[in-house]
Amino acid sequence: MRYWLMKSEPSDYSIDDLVRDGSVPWYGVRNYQARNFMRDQMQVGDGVLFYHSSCPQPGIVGLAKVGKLAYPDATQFDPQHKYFDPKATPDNPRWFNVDVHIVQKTRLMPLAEIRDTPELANMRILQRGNRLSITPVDPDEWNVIVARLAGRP
DNA sequence: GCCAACGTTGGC
DNA sequence: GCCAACGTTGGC
Repeated sequence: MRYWLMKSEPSDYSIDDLVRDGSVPWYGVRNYQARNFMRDQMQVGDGVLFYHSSCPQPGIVGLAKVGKLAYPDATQFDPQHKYFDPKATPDNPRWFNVDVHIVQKTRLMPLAEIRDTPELANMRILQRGNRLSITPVDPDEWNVIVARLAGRP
């Protein structure tokens, strides 16, 4: 059982979209490190912090979980799609995604609050130049965040 | 819109 | 394999 933080721009896909859909294929990841986390390490049931990025109020906005092991990202094969990859074939797919299932929408935990919480000082999300859209989260960090989101500061 | 940081590409 | 150029990310 592992824990992850997954970023999404709310203008593309928000926590409210996930509440509406219940589950979503996490397609469109085109970074090898992030792909490898999904393909090689994610297990069904892993905990996910849903994070809004590139928006007026960046931060954690919900809890989710991995609902399905990684499988080939369908958008890489679709020439009409913005995530089309001409070098990928169904026999030799390059990009993979898991399915993400909603657990619950939470209050916003802003980036500033994460930064101001000493136990969270080592999170990847706070490090300079961090651009990875999927990062591992330590169990201790997960517990601190879940406790704060549950109103137990 | 700015800009720092980082990943990818492609010529050599 | 090197590395400059370019594109993208993402907070501010």
